Amino acid sequence: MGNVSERRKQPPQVGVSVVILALGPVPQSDVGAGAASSGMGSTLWMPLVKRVRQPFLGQWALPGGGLRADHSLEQSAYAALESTTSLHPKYLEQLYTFGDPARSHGGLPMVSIVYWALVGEADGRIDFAGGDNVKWFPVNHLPELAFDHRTIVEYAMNRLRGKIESPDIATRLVGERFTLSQLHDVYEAIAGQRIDLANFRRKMLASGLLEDTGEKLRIGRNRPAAVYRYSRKPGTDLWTEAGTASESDDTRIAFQDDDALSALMTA
Amino acid sequence: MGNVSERRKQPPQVGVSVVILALGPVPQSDVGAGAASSGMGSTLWMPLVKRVRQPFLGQWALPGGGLRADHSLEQSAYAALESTTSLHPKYLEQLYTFGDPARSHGGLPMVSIVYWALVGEADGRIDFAGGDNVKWFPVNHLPELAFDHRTIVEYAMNRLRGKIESPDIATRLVGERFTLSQLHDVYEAIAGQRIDLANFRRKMLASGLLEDTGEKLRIGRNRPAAVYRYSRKPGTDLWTEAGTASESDDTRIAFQDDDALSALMTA
DNA sequence: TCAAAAGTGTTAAATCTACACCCATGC
DNA sequence: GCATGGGTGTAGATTTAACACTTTTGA
Repeated sequence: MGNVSERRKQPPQVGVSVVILALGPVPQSDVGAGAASSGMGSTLWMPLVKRVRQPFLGQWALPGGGLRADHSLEQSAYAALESTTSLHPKYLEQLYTFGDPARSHGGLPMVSIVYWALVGEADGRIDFAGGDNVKWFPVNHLPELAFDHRTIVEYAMNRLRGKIESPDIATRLVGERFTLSQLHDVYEAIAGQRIDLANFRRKMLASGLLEDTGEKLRIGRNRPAAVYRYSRKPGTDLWTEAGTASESDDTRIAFQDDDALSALMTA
Repeated sequence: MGNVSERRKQPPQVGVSVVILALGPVPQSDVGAGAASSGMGSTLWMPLVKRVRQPFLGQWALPGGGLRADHSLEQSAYAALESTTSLHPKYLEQLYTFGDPARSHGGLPMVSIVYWALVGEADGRIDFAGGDNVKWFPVNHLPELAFDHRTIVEYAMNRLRGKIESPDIATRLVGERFTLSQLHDVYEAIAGQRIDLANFRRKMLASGLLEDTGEKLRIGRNRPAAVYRYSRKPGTDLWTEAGTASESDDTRIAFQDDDALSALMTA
């Protein structure tokens, strides 16, 4: 295996990891009260896997795996995703690549290309209890993580908060049909701040991205709320469905930061 | 070297490339008219290197190199930068990681971690003519590029356009001292649109990020303009100087997308 | 005095924000 | 009726966009 000074000039290992986020109930509290299944006071959850080898044996880590030369990055991310949940991601995007030699902490030098994924709430189909080696945690009650995965998660959360202004990102989390209050809950959950409901509602509706399905949904015993759907304008649709990870992941990069400078523009 | 099916399971090669951008004069035209050196109608330029081996021998490509296990990503990016220009970058940030097996086009499978860098105009110290193996090109007149580097450059430009709303990014391009018109030029150059000067001026000043050095600068033979400096508020300074690539590149990631959702917030 | 760029004013429209208010429903 | 969340109205403040205007300079 060569000695140390040889190894230094070698390329490092390459892996792909995924930060997976899903909407779930608030941790240890009011689930009791009658309500059907979804709604009120959501929190973000993410699955972690228990390490089965050194270093950090037994600790929790992000799902991931080595990169094979004949797989695209996105394919690898997708594979990692499937190792923890059978749900199809509503969103999958490259987050950042971490490659500092120091981060391996006793393991081999490793470059990790990290993706983040959103999977919808999917009507409680997520098993938040989880098995032995995979377990879901609320993002604000994570256990100690292996390597620098804590940093990575924090980065992902920040990015999520930053991205929320794009209206569809939240709708991907909340599910196919939703009331404005539910959507509002998600926004507050992600932002960690209060958002004026009246203004939120208006802004959302004004964006023209929501479509009123005729339906009504009664959450508790109160007035039924209108149920909306995210109306995917044909063509505006960069992403459609993350599941179809068939095309090259290089050619349809989301130019997410676009039109940010519209602020400075003048006709 | 093993056969093909063995190779597939191997990890791919890992490299780091850099898209380097600098402000320069407009290509082939009105440089003649008297004016001192800088000003009016700038364009973005970038250096490319000529490939000295197959595939794509003789074609132009982004500066870059292999990643050594004992180097951080940023160190590698920095090294690539130095191979084409002696200027210190004013900005250096990870752009994206490209890893589709198809992109190698006959070479070995390769994962490229791409950074982008801004180097200031530096008062014409850039040799836009360049040597044999390194040459600067205006971004809108690039030659044919090797691999998928065209895609990468386009991605970088889009990102740049997206980022410009953050006021300091443009000031990094324009140099240490500048007039508002110069800054305005840069914004228009990046945006590719007209921007109302009066409003631009007000918004910039209102941002509180500019500091009036007492100086005046006369560009042509007209009224002298006030010279400003970007006033780096102490602490707000995530970046300070890209040159000091000493710390881990993993710990001080710029959370660039922050406060984007301020739009939805309400106290 | 003229041209050209620097820099200021102004006004109508659009948007935000905060908060008050009405509506529909089951108990 | 009444409590509770759904949903609407609105007045004031703030921000934008457009463009007219004044100032300073060298020629």
